[in-house]
Amino acid sequence: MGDGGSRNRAAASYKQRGESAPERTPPPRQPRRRSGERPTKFPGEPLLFSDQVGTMSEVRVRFAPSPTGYLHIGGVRTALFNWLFARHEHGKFILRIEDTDQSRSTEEAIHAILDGMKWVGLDWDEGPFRQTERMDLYRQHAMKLLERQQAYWCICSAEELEARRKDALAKGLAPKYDGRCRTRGITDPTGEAALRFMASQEGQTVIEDLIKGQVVFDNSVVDDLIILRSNGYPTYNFSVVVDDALMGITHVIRGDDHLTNTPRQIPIFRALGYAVPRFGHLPMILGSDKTRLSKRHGATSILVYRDMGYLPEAMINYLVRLGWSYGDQEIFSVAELIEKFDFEHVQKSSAVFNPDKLLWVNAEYIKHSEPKRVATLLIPYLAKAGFGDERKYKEEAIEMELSGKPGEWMEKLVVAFRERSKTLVEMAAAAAPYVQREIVIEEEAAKKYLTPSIVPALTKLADGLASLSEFSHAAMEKAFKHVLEERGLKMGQLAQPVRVALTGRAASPGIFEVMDLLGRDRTVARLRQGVERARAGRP
RNA sequence: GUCCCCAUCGUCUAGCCUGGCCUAGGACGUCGGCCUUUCAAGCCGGCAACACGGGUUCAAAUCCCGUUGGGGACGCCA
Repeated sequence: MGDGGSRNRAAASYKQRGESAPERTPPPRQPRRRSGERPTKFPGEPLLFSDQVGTMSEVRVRFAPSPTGYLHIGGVRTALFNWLFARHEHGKFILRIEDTDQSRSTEEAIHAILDGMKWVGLDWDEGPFRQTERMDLYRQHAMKLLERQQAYWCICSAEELEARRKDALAKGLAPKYDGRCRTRGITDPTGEAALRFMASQEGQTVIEDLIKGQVVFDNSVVDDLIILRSNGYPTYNFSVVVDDALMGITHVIRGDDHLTNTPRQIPIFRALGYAVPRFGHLPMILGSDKTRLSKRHGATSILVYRDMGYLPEAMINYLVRLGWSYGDQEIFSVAELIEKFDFEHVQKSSAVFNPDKLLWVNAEYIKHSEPKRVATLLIPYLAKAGFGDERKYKEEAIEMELSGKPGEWMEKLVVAFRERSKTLVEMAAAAAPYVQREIVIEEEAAKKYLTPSIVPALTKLADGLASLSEFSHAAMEKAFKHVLEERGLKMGQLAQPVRVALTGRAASPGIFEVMDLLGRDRTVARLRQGVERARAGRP
């Protein structure tokens, strides 16, 4: 395992921080800032240490997606761990959109990110900030470095650079910038020029990572990276540092694909005179073939999971267990997660995304959540399945339930199906015979169960149910038993034909539950229709 | 190629720091059974892992070294 000990040292020192005085007397919580509010102003000059921003030792973390695509599983998990940590520490969770890549960022992606975050319930305290609105800040800081001779102009063209890189790679050499503009002393470039950070080649950069433990890099592996493109836009490694510093970020929690960026960023924090935050690098999520998660595994937009009928809380629960654990516990409420989350139990190795387990977690939530909650969530799926707005298919009473707030009937529906639905989409499909006025009887089922021999029993049952003084569970059961005895049938012999007549299907919730959901009128009517069908059927 | 990270059932993981309680625990999936008005759900049980090789030690999944394997980074992407 190589470095287990040092990881634990890091964890231990983190723990001490966590248990220090401010933890016991958390600063009063500021009212949550809603998205869309004006960004908080951060001092640009003079340069301050990040500890001076906000309450001393308040935890400040951020999620910083780039709007070049949708928000996927991996992004949500990174956001989640940041959010959980912030909430656990009574700190702040900041949302920042890293849109400095003009050519690839889209408005649409920003909206998708925001919608995704809202759907899973990860609310942010500050932001969303957009880096393109903070250009002056990056340029000011870049110029500061230029003045201090910690940055220099580079006139190598992108094409030249690319060619040299390929060449080096082909020769088996490290493809790093050779620093040829470093000593050119260009003070006032006339043509296209990029600004490079002058990175020391001496010594080492040591990271005490919250998750990985101590990681050491020789500074000689880091080259002079470009901080300002020739178009004047900052590059990622520069804008993150400026923003993390100005926003007072205390803990940078991100995917471990950023681990090797850390030794590039730390010297920039130092050159700028800012405190270096703590880092925590989360293991990646892989697809079933153990390669990086991509479209074919599940790196589709998180909102696709909503459309597939997953509950946001199930999503959160599944994702948090991908890399974090609390003994043998599998199911956690969000409140519990906030209470229990820590970095000591975050796995160091990558995890494979397992759709089967996600489905199981979702089923658990469907089974154990308040029926009212599930019913509320279910309504849009019923609507999407076509039961929401086609008046002719619905009974009046049910229409009320479907139109807005779910009532008793919807809750009963949920209770009837929560143990047989793994997603809300499944539940909506299963609910069809109960919300429709007319049902379609499956051919197979009719052939097997609606035969002439069952006609007398079915007729008797319909009559019996029709004459009941009250349509209670006990009463209908009594009527049912009566027919059973009279006709000398076993439960299954009558229940199946009844089930098919009532729902059109050979599988359903308990037969009395079905009758209860349908109500007396529809139950009797469908039984009579079933009788007709059975009469015409083959023995 | 160079640098960095990682390594317990098919998958997610507990255990590792503080070696013995591990004949390695739980969960998903899978297989078998029970229950049963169908379908589910539930319950019971089975299969299934410490990557390999060296050390250290009375004792190693746990500590050390190496090997192998996997992943990541090396952009005027983020």
